[in-house]
Amino acid sequence: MQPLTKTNLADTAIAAIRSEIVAKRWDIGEKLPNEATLSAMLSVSRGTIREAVRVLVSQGFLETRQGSGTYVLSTTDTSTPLSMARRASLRDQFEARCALDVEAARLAALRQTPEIIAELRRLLERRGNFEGGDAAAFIERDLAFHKAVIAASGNRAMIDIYDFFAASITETIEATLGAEIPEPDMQAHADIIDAIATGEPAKADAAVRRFMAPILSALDRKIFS
Amino acid sequence: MQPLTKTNLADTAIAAIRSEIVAKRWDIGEKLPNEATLSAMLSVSRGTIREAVRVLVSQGFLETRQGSGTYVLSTTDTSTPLSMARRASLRDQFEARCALDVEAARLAALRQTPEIIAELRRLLERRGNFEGGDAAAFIERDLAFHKAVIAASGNRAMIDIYDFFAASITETIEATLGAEIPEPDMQAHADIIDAIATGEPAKADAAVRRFMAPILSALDRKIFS
DNA sequence: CCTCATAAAGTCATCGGATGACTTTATGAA
DNA sequence: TTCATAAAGTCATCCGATGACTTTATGAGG
Repeated sequence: MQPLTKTNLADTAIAAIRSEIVAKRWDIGEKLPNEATLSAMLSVSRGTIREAVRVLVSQGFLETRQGSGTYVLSTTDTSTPLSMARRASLRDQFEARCALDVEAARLAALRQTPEIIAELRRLLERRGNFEGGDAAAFIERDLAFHKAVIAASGNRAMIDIYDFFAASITETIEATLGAEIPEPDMQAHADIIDAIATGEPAKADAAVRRFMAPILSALDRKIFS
Repeated sequence: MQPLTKTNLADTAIAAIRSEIVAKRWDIGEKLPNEATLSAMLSVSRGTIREAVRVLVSQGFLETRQGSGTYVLSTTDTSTPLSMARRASLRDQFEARCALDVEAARLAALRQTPEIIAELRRLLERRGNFEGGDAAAFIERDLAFHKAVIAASGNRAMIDIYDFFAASITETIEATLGAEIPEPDMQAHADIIDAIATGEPAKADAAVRRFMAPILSALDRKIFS
């Protein structure tokens, strides 16, 4: 639903086909009518149908097989919930990130190796402290460290979710310049690595919570639009 | 990067244009070359370019204005990481869900009210136990309870992320019929509510972890494709 | 010189047709 | 019945043309 925008045929076709899919007009694995038929059904050209189908393919609803046809892959809309999560308040986003950070640190403690610990220390060294200068570059180095912690969990889903939030949080932080949000020092970061290195999930858990606590309480005091 | 799939020109064009966008060849708000020029640049037809551009529009990278041109809306990739998360292994997905469940229960404990607790008990009662019959309906009732726990956290972002996974996990469970994954009993569910009701995050945390432990270890023993 | 209606140019939107590549099904000989 | 081959069906890609809309250039009138 695109409010207040002029209709264009391709978007209309996308909406029409998608609504038929979620209404389960065709079940998963079933074949859609061919492009010429869809074109006739919606009274639009075949090129427009192709644009619509390709969008639905990119959204995971359909799959096209050359020479065979177009098939339904999923009948549930999965892209919208996440785009909504990106519009959640900054505090909600941080809480969600905190959940990931804690669990990732726990898993990292279970799956850590000397190489991984060494890499984390190297990234923390590279990050350094922020002493003026290029804020964007510092945020990038900071993010690289935290991503590495998540990656140490070995959990693909968590890595992807974190990337999702990182992109939007980076934008927000660059905008607000982070003056109101306390940045944990090197020691707090190092504590996380040390806790993971012990191999005890509970210690890793606690270290991350100590790390996040001041940030979250700062966000609680702040007002967001 | 789509491994092992045959190349098709439109996907190649999508990747090529997107990579130029994220590389900031054009800044936000800037206009791309017109369709004919892009067509010549990539040596593909204008129709193929249009398909690629429309996909990038649907992903929030571009915006087209009839009569004017095609403009960059965002240079950061936000939609692809999550679609990848959906293709993560079932164990990874459950671990990520566990992270959300634990943190949500902690927050719910902090923000609980008698009304919320009562609602949770009501949903658990409605869920009941699975004693044969309509599996899909039971999964729906079970999911409704767990979603309510997440909702009790009051965290919008977590709710959305959970919905994202719930859709894909429901499909998977319906397919595998869940025989190999142990389903916690009513008592384990009730323990979570009781722990949240105490208002102590640590107890809620522990209750959820006790709840998830058997599922995760079952998944660890299982082999997934 | 400035204003502003109008013309011209530029660009996306949509259409129709045509050819190639690939898959599935039908065919027919062994 | 088996299996190579032909035929039909379908998506992939290209080309050309027209319409709709926006932006820019133009030039007359003040």
